[in-house]
Amino acid sequence: MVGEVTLRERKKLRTRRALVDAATRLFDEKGYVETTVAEIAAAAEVSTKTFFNYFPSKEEVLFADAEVRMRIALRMIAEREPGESLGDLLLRVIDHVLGLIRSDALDVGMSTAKVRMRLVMAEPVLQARAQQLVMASQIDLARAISRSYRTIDELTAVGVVGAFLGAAQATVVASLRRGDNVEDAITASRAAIAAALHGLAGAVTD
Amino acid sequence: MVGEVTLRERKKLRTRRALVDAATRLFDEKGYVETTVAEIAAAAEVSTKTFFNYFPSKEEVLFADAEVRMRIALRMIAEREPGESLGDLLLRVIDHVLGLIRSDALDVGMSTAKVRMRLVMAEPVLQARAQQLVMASQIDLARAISRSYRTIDELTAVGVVGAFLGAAQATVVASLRRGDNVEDAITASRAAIAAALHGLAGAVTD
DNA sequence: CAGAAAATTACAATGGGTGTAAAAAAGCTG
DNA sequence: CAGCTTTTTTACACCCATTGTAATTTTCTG
Repeated sequence: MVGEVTLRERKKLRTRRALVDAATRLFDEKGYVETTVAEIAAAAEVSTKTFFNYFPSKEEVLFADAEVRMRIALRMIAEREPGESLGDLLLRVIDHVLGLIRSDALDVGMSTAKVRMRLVMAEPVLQARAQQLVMASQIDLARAISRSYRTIDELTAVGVVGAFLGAAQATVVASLRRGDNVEDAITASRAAIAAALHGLAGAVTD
Repeated sequence: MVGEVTLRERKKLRTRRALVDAATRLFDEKGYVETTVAEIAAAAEVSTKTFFNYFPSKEEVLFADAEVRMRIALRMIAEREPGESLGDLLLRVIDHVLGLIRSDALDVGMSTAKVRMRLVMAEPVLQARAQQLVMASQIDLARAISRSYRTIDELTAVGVVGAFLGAAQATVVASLRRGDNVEDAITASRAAIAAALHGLAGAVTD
């Protein structure tokens, strides 16, 4: 009765993965808009309705592992070394998450991370959803931070996190959009974060 | 032939405004999701298809004046006092835009800005679209900045803008979400920007 | 006023998403 | 294993956003 991995659960996981894989492959081959949910379901050998039993919308199938990353980030914050400054901590967290993305480590199946990155960049709907996720994560991160650092209230934490992620996100997007590869984009992003860390005040007069 | 304000143009403007007004009113009364495009069109006395001739999607009708604000911001950057630091300039721009939002000054008709703010906060789709607009604006702003300040390249500018707007946006959202009124949210947002300005590095150790 | 150009319309179709109730699969109990 | 319960899947029917097309109306111009 304990630690059971019932047949049901295994089947559900398999179906879920089949849907994610089929979707990613089809999106990659024919494009996001051109692929219909019906096709994804067919490729995964389930009914269309079943797709929506697993994912609330067509987009969501692409963000299946985002929450995993978020959980990791939250844990890093909760378990930080006492004495580590907020700046250092955030830098560490962002680095780690970027590393995960880059290395595909979390990937459900094959190397879908690059495909997803490309798709998210290309499709406005997906980009919007991604940004929404980032925003949601900011609030969670801020809460975790203000729990970890007693001296900082949640709203301030939100501001700090927003600045960091804002810099990181904007830089990544801009960099990718102008044709840089993922590595370069991440490098640029780190530079932007470092800049934010040291303050934007003095930044540039004529 | 010159400077004509043709009947056609006047009519188009009137139709456009009728659509925006009808949409805002209906969204306010019955909620965004519950209102159908058909109803909006009917209220504005045009066909459904005509709605889509004016706005590419249901959401867009709510962001009708976003580009106006953006144009103003871009102009402020282009026409800055030589010698003004980037930090000061951005602070000034953000203040001004927030002021516009707060004062409803740009509003097409009645005082729809608050309604819109509430709707955007409440509806995930709208929030996503708003963030997308912010992201797009960041890239434009960055371009304007790197044209105005020769010493700063576009990617760096994107990072700086991203940090500022990221802090501002996250704070506003978090503040509103916890029930603050618009004034308080804006105040909090300004504080966050100031913090980002002075650098997040030293920020908080145990 | 006639005819060109632009805008609006009706109409039909596609596809995402939801609700419902029936059928199929899996788990449980004796 | 037989029968019963719960979960999952399915078929089906529906709503609505969005798009394309072609006909119709309105505005403009000479």
